[in-house]
Amino acid sequence: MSQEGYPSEPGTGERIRDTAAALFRQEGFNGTSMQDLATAVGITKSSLYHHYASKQALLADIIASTMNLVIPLVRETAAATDLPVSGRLHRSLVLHVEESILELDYVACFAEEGRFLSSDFMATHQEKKDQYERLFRDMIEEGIDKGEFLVQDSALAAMAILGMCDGLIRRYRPTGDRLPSEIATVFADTALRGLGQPEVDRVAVAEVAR
Amino acid sequence: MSQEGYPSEPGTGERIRDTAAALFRQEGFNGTSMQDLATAVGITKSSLYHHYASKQALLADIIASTMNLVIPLVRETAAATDLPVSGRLHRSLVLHVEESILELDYVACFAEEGRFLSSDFMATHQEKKDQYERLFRDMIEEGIDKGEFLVQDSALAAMAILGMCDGLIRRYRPTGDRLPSEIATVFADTALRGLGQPEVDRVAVAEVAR
DNA sequence: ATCCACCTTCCGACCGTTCGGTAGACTATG
DNA sequence: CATAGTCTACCGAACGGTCGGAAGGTGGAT
Repeated sequence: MSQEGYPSEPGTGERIRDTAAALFRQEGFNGTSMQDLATAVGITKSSLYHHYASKQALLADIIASTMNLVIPLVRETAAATDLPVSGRLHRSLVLHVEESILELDYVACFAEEGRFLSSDFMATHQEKKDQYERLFRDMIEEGIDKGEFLVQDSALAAMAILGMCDGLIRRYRPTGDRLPSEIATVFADTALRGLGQPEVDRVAVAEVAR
Repeated sequence: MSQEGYPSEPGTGERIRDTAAALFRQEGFNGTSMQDLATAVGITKSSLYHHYASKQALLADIIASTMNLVIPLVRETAAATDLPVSGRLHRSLVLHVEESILELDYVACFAEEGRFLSSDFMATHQEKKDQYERLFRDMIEEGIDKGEFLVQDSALAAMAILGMCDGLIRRYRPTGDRLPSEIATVFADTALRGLGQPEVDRVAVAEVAR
């Protein structure tokens, strides 16, 4: 019997999910067949249905698990309302980008393939997605209200910044010469400057970063 | 015989291309069947093959026509090397975003669905895409070298800015309350500030804007 | 007579999904 | 200790349907 040890090999269900996330990112949800997936995992197509009720359910699980991982992370950061909003936003962006690079396949599925969910799964997905993006938009709005940013249209600004992060996910190819945390910091700096904070407030940022 | 008149109704080939671009953007290339397309156009599936040799050729044509429209536009702007690079980059971004909003379906296909081209079409596509993106990256690099920007990594900066534009294309939904040119200006301003130009140089920008 | 734009018909391949069945491991009962 | 029941994980085969695409015909305009 397996010892439930920490570095034990992952179960088949997890391997299916990981492989599916990778394939969905590379080939797209509609460009990946269940046969493709089964072959990549090393089992038969029909065996997939022992672990997941449908292709849709598989995608939904990938996306939901990504959200459940990343929403609490940002929510906690965004909720520290005693700190300056620019610092909280910066920290949230760093977390988001770091997690995006670390779990590239999963975050890419959330960002790019979520729109292919059928209507029964779409409701939950849209809700969580709105919830997550509102965390960022609310911070931007607060920053505008408090006069910390130059931009005026929070919807447009959120579109720009979240789009920037989406773009990274799509274009990023792992190379050894840059740490995820470095990239995340550069991106967050760029975003904050873009909002109109003339120079990134290092004190405020450091304060939030624990 | 048709007079080649300006407001004459478009030929079937064009209608197919326009409809396909819209469907490919909304449902994805692999999520759109030739039957879907034929129904939307109002002809039979087989009739499509009278105008296009294959589904791949159709997508390739959509993408190529987008590039042939937008590359000269930006190339001309980027080539005015007597003007400050920040102004040229700003102007190029405005053009890119404006065109993206005006030809949303086509630009979206270029940005999102190009990766589904088969290898025979991919070579040409990748070349043009690289060529286009290099226009922006070279300007960013030049700005860094001349000390106009704070950022240091041109590859990362290009990823951020082009990703921002991609994000707009994906997230933008037409609403009456903002003109494309307004949105484009806000985006270009945000991008330039993000690069570290402390305040957008209105003189330089106006100079380039004809 | 030719050609174009469109049609009907059809094809083999592949799609997501279901079903019936099997091998092995665990558990409870005697 | 044997045995019967149950569970998990997997498989081969097949389902109805749809896919991209080919072949060949029809009717109108030139």
